[in-house]
Amino acid sequence: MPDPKQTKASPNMADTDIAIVRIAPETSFKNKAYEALKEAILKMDIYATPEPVMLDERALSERLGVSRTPIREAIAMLEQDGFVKTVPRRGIIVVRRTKSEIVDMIRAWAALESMAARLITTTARKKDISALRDFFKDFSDDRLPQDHVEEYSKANIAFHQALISLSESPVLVDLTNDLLLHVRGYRQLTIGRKDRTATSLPEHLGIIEALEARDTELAEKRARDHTLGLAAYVEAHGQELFT
Amino acid sequence: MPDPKQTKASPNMADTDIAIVRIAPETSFKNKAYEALKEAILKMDIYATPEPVMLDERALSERLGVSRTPIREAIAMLEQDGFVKTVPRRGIIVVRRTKSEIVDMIRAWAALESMAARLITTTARKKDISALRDFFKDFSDDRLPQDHVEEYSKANIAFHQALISLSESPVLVDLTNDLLLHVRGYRQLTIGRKDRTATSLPEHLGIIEALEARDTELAEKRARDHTLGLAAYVEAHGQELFT
DNA sequence: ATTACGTTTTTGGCATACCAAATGCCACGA
DNA sequence: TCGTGGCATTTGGTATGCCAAAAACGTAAT
Repeated sequence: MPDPKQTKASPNMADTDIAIVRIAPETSFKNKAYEALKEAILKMDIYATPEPVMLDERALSERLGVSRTPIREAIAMLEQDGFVKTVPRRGIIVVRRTKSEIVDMIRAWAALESMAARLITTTARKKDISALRDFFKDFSDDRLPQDHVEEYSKANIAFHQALISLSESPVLVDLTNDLLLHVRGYRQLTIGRKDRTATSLPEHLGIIEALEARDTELAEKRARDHTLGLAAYVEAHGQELFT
Repeated sequence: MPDPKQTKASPNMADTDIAIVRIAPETSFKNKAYEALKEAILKMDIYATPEPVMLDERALSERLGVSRTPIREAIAMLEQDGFVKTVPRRGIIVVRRTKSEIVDMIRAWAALESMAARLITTTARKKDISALRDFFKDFSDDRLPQDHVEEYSKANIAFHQALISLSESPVLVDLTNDLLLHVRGYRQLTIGRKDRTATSLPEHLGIIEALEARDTELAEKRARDHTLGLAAYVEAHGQELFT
C-alpha cells in the first residue's frame, strides 16, 4: 500500500529504487543483554553443582558494559521465559527443573509435534517431506547412530525442528522451540542416550513414511509415540541423569 | 529442612508454632504493573478500532502512580508474552492478531488439550472426571445453550480449563492458559458462537464419556476434533469477526 | 567457646535525569 | 500553493543514585 503522496516522485528523488535496505535497527542493549544472558544460561550446566546458580545484576552490568537498567529488563524477560527467578533482597536464581518437569515438557512437546505431523500431511509438499531424510544421510548400518551419539543428537534436534517447521504453524514452532531450550538444559540427556539412539532412527523414518503417505492419523500417532517414548525413557532412567 | 541452629529455641521464642505464614511478599510494583496492564489489555477490545492501540510509558506511570522503571519492566514482560510490541522511538503497540494467527493458536490448543485428555484417562480419578459435567448442569433441552450464549461461553471456558487441570500437567495448564488469553481477545468470537454452540455440548459430553471409559485413543481424538472444529469454524466464518 | 546483638555490606526495587532519534508543526521561500 | 528546512516535542533507551530489607560479619557478654 504505497503512500499516495509518493506516487509522484519529488524532483531530486531517483526514479529507480536504489538499494536502500531499511537501515539496521540496531537492537537495544536490553535485547542484547537478553540474548547474551539467555545464551550464557543455556551454555552453562546448571545441574553440575548442587548449590543453586545465582546471578548478580551489578556484576552482569559491569561484564556487559551497560548499566543495570537494561540488565534488569532482560532479567524480567528471562523470568517470563522461566529461565530465572528473582527473589527480592536475595538474588536472581537460575531455575533448575525437576525430572517430572522435564518429563512434563517432553509430553507437551509430543502433543505439539503430533499436531504438526497432522498438519503436514495435508499441506506440506512431498519434496520437503522427503528432504527430512537428509538429516540422517550420514548414518547407516555401517555407521550406526549409537556409535556417534553426539553427532546423532544434533541431527536429531535438527530433524525435529525441521519437522515442526514444515507445519507452517508459527505457534507450534515457537512453543516447541521454547520447550526444547528448557529440555536441552539437561545436556547429559542428549535427547535420547545411547540405548535409545538405536530405536530412534527407525522411528524417525517411520514418521517420514507416514507423512509421505499422507496418512494423517498414522503420522500423528507415530510422531506422538516417538516423543512420548522419550518422555517415558527420561521418567524411567532419569534418576542418574539428575542427582 | 529446619535450620539446625533453631532446633533449640531461643528463650523468647514461642514453643508452639504460631500462625506465621511467611509474611506477605508484598508483590513488587513491577508485578503489580504487569498484572494491571495485562488485565487492562485483555479487557479492552483491541479489534474495535481500525487504528492500532498505543500505550505511553509516562502516561501509564502517572496513572499507576509509579515511576517509569517498573512500568518498563512490566512492558518487557508483556512483550515476551506477545501482548505488546515496543518500537523504538515510536511507541508501544498492543498486538493485534490476524485470523490465521488465532486459528493457529486454536490448533495448538487442540494439540495440548488432546494430550491432556490422553493423560487423564490414565491418571485422573473417576469422581473428578464426572465432576466435569457440573459445568453444564444449568443447561438442558429446556434451557438450550444457544439461548444463553454468554453464559454458556463462560461454562465452556471453565470446562476446558478444568479438563486440562485434570491432567495434572503444569506445562499443559500454563501453555493453554496463555493461548486462551490470546484467543479470548476476540470477544466477538465467544468461543463458538450461537451456531456452534448447539453442537458443542454433545461433544463435551462425548469427551467426558470417553474419559470415564478410560479410552485413551478415543478421548484424545474427541478432544482434538472438538477443538479443531472450533479452529475450522473460525477459519471459515472468521471474515465477519475480523472486519 | 558460644550466643546474643549491633554494624556493615550486599542486593534488588524504584525514582529521576538526560540522551538521541523520529515526528510534527510552522515559517519561509520558490 | 506547494515543498523545503528546521526547531520543538514526543518517546523509548540508558545511566545513576538512593532506599530498605536481608544477609554477613564482627564484637562483646556470659
